[in-house]
Amino acid sequence: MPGLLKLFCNNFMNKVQAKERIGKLKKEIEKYRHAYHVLDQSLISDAASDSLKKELFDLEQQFPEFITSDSPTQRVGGEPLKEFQKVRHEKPMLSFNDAFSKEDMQDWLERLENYLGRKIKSNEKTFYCELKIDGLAIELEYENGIFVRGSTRGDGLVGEDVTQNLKTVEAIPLKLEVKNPKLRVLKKLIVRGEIFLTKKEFERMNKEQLKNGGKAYANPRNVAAGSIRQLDPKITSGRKLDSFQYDIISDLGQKLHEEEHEILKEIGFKTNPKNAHAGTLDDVFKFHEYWSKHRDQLPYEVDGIVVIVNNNKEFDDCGVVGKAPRAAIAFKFSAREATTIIEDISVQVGRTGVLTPVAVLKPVQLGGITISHATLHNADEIKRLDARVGDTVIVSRAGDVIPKIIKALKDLRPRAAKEFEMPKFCPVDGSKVIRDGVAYKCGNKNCGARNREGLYHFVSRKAFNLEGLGPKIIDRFLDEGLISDAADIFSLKEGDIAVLERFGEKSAKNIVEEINLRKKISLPKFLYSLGIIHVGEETSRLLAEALLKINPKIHSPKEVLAGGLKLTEEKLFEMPDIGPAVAKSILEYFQNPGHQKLLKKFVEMGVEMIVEKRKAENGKLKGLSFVLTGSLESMSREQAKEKIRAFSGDVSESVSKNTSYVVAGSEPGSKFEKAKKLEVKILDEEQFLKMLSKAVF
DNA sequence: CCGCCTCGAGTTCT
DNA sequence: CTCGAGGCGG
Repeated sequence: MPGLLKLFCNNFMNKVQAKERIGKLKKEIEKYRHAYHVLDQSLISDAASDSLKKELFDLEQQFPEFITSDSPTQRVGGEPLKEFQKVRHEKPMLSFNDAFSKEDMQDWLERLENYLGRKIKSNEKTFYCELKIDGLAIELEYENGIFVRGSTRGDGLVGEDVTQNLKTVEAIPLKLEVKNPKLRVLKKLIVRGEIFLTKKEFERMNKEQLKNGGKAYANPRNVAAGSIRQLDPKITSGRKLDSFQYDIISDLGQKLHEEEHEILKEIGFKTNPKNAHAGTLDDVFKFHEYWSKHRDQLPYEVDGIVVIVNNNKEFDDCGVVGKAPRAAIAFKFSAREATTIIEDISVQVGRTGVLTPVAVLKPVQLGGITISHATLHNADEIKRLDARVGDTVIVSRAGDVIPKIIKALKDLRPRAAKEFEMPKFCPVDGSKVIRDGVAYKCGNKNCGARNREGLYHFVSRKAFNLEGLGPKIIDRFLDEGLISDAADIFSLKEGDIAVLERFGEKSAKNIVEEINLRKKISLPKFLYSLGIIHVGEETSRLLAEALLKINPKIHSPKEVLAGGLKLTEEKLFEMPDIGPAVAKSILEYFQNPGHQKLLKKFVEMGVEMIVEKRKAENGKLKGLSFVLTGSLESMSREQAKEKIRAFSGDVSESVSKNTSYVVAGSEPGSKFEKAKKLEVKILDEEQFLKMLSKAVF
C-alpha cells in the first residue's frame, strides 16, 4: 500500500490528513443533506449518512481547530422552499443529539449532571422514553380550540406554512374537545408532533407508483416529507398520512413532560401509547432493547428512542447546546448500515480453485457485532462497485447476518487509490490464474489451497461430520505433515497427536475416538464428502441412486470406484437434474488416477458404507414439496428434513410456486415473505407436527 | 432460445 | 443468505 494510503487507514491521522478528510466529509455530507432536505431525494440511507457524520464529529473532537460554523455537525434541519409562506416559530424547533451506545448514554447523563452541578432528581419517572418515529416534525397552532396553522420545522427558526396539507391528515384534530375547565380558557395552544407514513401505506403507494411506471420511493419519511410539501392539497389527501403529537409549547402548568402527553390525549390529539416513563438508565436501556428487537412489528418505521428528562423545570434548567436541548437525547437503534474504510483486498482460494476477493475493513460496529471482513464475490462485483483499497464504503448485513458492501463513496476516495486487479498468479502456490466465466481459478488442480479446503469440506457437518476436527486443527495436522489427504485422517494415532504442542492425551484420544466412530457412513454422505464439482447434497443422493442401479449392494469405497468407472453419460442422464455439465464432472472425477488411489486408500483405512434402510416408496407425503425456514422447537432442521423424506416428501431450499408447504419456525427468514407473496401454504410447527403424525398411518 | 426452478458454493461472527 | 449457473420445459 502506498504510504499516504496506509496512513488514511490508520486510526491516527496527522493534522494535514485530518484537515483534508474533514473537508471531504463535509462536502459529501452536504451533498446528501441538500438532496435529502431540499430536493426530497435520498441518495444514501440515513444510517450511512449518520455514520459519516459520526466520523466527522469524532475527527472534529480530535482536531477542534478545524470546526467551522458551516460544518454539518453544527446545524440541523433544512431550508424552506420558496413556494410556501414562512412561519417563524415562537420557540425554536430543536432537534436531538444522538447516542449510539449505552456508554454514550452514560456520558450524556454525566454531562448533564456536571452542567447542572447536581444529580438529576431520581424517582420512577426520572425519564420519559418515546419511540423515535421516522417522519418529519410539525408544529400545530390552535386558536380557541380551532386549528389555524401548521408548519414544518424548516431550519428550526423559520418553517413553511403547510396548513392546507395538514388539514387532510385525519389524525390531526381540526377542533379540540376541551372539557377540562382549567384548559378551557386557553386562547392559543401550540403543540408539536410527528407526521409519518405507515409501512402499509408506504407499500401501497410504492406498488401504485411502480404500476404507473414510476420509480420506487426510497423510504416512508421521504414520501411523508414530499407529501406534506405538495402544493396541491388534493395530492396530500390521497396519501394517508398519520400523526402523533408529543409536545406542548404553551404553558398549561404541566410539571412533567409525561403530563403533556396525557393532556394531548385528553383534548383529542393522537399520542403514541408505546411511550413510557423510566426510573433509571437501566430502565431506559430495557425500553431501548425491547423496541430494538420488536421494531419490525410496529406499523411505522422507528430509528431509535428519544429519552427526555421528565421534570420540565429541570429540563429547562439544562438549557440548549447548539441546536439541541441538553436534557433530551436520541438513543438510536443499532444501524442496519454503516460506513467504514477498505484497508486491503485479500484474495482467497476455495475448494474449487476459484479466487475470491475479500475486503479487509477497518472494524466497524453494525447490528451489535464488529465487522472486519466482507466478501467482494468476484472481479465483476468489484468492478460494479468500483471498490478500491482506501475507499470509504457503506456496509450492511444481508439478511441481517452476512456483511455486504453496498456502495463505495467515490468522492471520499484518496487520490492514490488504484483499481483492484485480480492477481495473475495464485496467491497460494503461484500457479498461473485462468479465467472461467466470471470466476478466476488457480490453474493447478492440486493447488495446496484446494486440498486444504477440500479437507475442510470432508470433515464438515454435512459430510463426515467429524466434530472437534475443524479447519484450525486440519491446518495443524497438514502443516505438521501428519496428513496429506482425506484418507490419512483415518490413520491418525493418539501418539502422533499427543506429541504436538497444545494437544493433550485427552484431546488426542477424543479426536481418534471421534474418527473411528465416523468410519461408517451412508453412501450419499460419502459421495458428498468427496467434493466432486457440481455434486452437492442433492446431487449426491442422485449419484448414489445411479451407483446402486449398477450394484445394489455397495459396502465399500472400492465398490464405489468400480461403480463409478462403469458410469456413462447415458446412465447419468437417466437421473433427473443431471445434465451434461454435472455428468462430465462426475465422470472426470472417477477417471482421475489420484481419486482412484484415494478411494482405494479409504478401503485400507476401514471406511465402510452403511446400507440404508429402504425408504417407503409411497409415503403419505409423496408428491409434496416442503421448504423449511426459521428454527423449530421440537427438532433440528436436519431431523425435520429426514422425517419429511422418510414419508417420501421432497425438501427444497428455495420457495417457488411448486412448493406445497413452507414450514415456518420461529424467526423465519426471507423464504417466509416469499411464501406469502407466492401464496404458498404456510405451516407453523404445530400444524407441521400434526401432518407428520397423520402421515404415520 | 428464454425463463423459471433448483442446486451448489462461498461467506461472517459469536 | 445470495448469487451464479445447470437443467429442463415451453
